[in-house]
Amino acid sequence: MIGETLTRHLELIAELDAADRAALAALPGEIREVPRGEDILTVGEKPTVSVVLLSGMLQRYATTPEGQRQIHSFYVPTDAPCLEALHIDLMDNCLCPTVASRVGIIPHAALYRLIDQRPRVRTAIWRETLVQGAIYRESLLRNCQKQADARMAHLFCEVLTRARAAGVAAGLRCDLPVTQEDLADALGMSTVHVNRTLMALRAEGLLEFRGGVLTVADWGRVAALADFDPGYLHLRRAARERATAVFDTDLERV
Amino acid sequence: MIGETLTRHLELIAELDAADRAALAALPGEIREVPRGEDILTVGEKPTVSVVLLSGMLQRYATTPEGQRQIHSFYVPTDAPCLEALHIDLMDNCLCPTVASRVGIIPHAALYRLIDQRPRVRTAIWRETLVQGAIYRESLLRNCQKQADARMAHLFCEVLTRARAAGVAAGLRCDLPVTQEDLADALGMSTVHVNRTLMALRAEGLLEFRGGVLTVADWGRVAALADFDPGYLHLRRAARERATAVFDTDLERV
DNA sequence: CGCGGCTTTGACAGCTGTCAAACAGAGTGG
DNA sequence: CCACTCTGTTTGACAGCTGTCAAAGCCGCG
Repeated sequence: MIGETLTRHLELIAELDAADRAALAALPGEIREVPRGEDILTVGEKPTVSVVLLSGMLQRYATTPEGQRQIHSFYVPTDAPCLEALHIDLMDNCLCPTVASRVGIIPHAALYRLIDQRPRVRTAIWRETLVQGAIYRESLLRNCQKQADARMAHLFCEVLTRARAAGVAAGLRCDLPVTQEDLADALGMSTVHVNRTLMALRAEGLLEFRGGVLTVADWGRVAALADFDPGYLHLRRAARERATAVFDTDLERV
Repeated sequence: MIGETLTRHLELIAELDAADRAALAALPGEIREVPRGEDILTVGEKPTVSVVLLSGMLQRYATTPEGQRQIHSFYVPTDAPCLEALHIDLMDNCLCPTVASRVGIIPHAALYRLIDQRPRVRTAIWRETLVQGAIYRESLLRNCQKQADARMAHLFCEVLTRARAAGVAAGLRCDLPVTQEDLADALGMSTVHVNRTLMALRAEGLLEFRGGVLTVADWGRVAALADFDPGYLHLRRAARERATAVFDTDLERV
């Protein structure tokens, strides 16, 4: 289960062959249920495992001594945060669930062995860590250069696109089990302002975000407002088409 | 020259042996002088080379269709931006000098051969790309959670620390040949506000930034204001000590 | 039914952006 | 050597987006 999920995740952005898939499937790992708020990996510790999200949602964050929190990104099921921990000695951020989640824990030792024997898997994992970097760069652009509504729309577009690519969304709807406070900490705005922006987007008929579920009502307008271009996700053809097929059906319905 | 510089850069964060160094030194490459404003690598293109900065300063940036620019980071001499291009098909950002600069251009083909033969170099390069990711995460925290003065102080602390680690700074002073507009685009604030913040920091006796040279007058107070902790740079012992030796001499002088 | 977490509102302050113009310094050409 | 240009810096005035503080409303859950 863990290996298959990781395979699926890597194949979003890299090409693997049957032997690679078999090797990945053979990865050992332990499945854990983690409640909201409990850190899976904590700042300052030496990581010895990597993580695959099976269900729920994870976030990665850092805090300032004053208690402010910056969420770097949200992870949807099948995502594998912290692959970069393979070559980092000390965590400079924390990983924890936004809701009770089921995660697969893979010991680094097994991963080292795997990437030693399967160069293509190694390249895929390396590439995965680079795509995360690209996502951070885009987050910087989003959070620093866009104003509230576009900023929020962009985050929603990204999460929905990644969820669709991963096959865990239903049309223009996907789970996003986070609080408005979580959104605020990801977007670098106050909770109050998140709430107002959310209501404005809803009033405009662009999208809904209720009960931890995101529903985009008008993809075209939301993407335009966000100025969203999924290129930075570096998805392979198949995954990209799965994620953007929405454009067509959306247009057809209009 | 190019290979030696890359070696020096990689050794800031990873361990190499004599054979690794020799292989790196043997890397082919071309030296180019690039004027301010001319892109070395552009968004949308397929990268076929990596870059080492020999002198001057580079920046990496992305723009919105409305023309807003986000600078992701500045590179000091010996830095090697775009190592991640090795496993990314299309650039999602641009790399260009902030002042006329001298860069070394290394063809990817040679790098592929190198990392194929020298696992330790491969790991070092991988790690380098991960440290860049950590820097992006920290930028996100800085730009989204700190206010103007602390934000600017943090960027200055980072640049100075990296310059010291790289051995291209003189005490608490280093080159930072960028305009206030560049700073604004890196920090996500307006040029006017950058100017005001800069003057406030200067008036407080914390630091000077004139003529493309940054001089920190009181490291202790600047670092405290910025809440700067260099851990996220993941420097190795020697480099870290070189970069933070400033604390001691600074304290002695007080 | 009461509690606790999350969302929604209102009032108000202020940090930061925008627009415009003055100023300074370096390089250029006459 | 002096205008002149151009880029970058500095100021001023003013608007407004966004944060803060506080309280009320909602909703699931024990």
